[in-house]
Amino acid sequence: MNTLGDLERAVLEHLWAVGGPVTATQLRDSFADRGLALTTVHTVLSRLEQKGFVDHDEARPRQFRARGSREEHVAELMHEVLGQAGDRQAALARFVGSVGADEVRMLRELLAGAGEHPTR
Amino acid sequence: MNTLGDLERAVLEHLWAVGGPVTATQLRDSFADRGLALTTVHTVLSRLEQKGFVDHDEARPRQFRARGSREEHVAELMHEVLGQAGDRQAALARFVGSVGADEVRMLRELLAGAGEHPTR
DNA sequence: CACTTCTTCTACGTGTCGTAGAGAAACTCT
DNA sequence: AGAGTTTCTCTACGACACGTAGAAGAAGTG
Repeated sequence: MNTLGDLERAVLEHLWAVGGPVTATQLRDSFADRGLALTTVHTVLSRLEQKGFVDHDEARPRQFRARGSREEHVAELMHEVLGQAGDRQAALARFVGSVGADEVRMLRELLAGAGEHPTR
Repeated sequence: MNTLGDLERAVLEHLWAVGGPVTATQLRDSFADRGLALTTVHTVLSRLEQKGFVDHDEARPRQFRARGSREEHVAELMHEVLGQAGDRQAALARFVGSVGADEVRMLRELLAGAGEHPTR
């Protein structure tokens, strides 16, 4: 499972939040509280890119953006985690059993139409 | 999120698989292919203990066992991951949408009786 | 072309993890 | 109880990931 450092995660979150393309300079300014050097931002972006979370075009102030949404990422992670279970059913049972009532409702609705057109 | 190294994970998996208490020596022998020193096993066990995954009694050849089942752990991790989503519903939707047909069936059944007696 | 901005390459400090030795503590056997 | 064996704890070291950023080259701007 691909792990992320604190700063990496923060930057990725920001990219997810913004949605659109962002330059390294803009990113540095968004994280002004941390007083990061521009090169630091670049390093983090390269690492995120190597890990497949970020993309950039060839334009000259490089435009960086997240590949995929946060929700996609979360769903993917959930599958990865579930894959670690020996007994998927037991794991799912526990998961469902410990989910809030609101989320149970949510799941019921989602399941009503699920299974017809797999997203992946 | 508490991360585990390869050996740590392997040992924990083993403890989960065995179910019962195990001594460090037995563990070393179970991993004979790796040719680990007994002290290495001890170190890993201490670290797993610090992280809250393992427990041991005061008997003299110490008996180590996993705290909680693998499925419990997986369910917990799924919650942690889900907690990272900004939009839980969207994340759940994607998760459900990309789950296999068999698992969808499974979830439907689980949800039929869910919400009454929360596991945690 | 001179100046500024951006990008890449390289590096260092710190923390985690795999690995294990040294020495202390406890157990066993006679 | 004493000697020998096994187990446990403490300490350490190398590798690697990550936060951090400087130096130097590449590209853009006036």
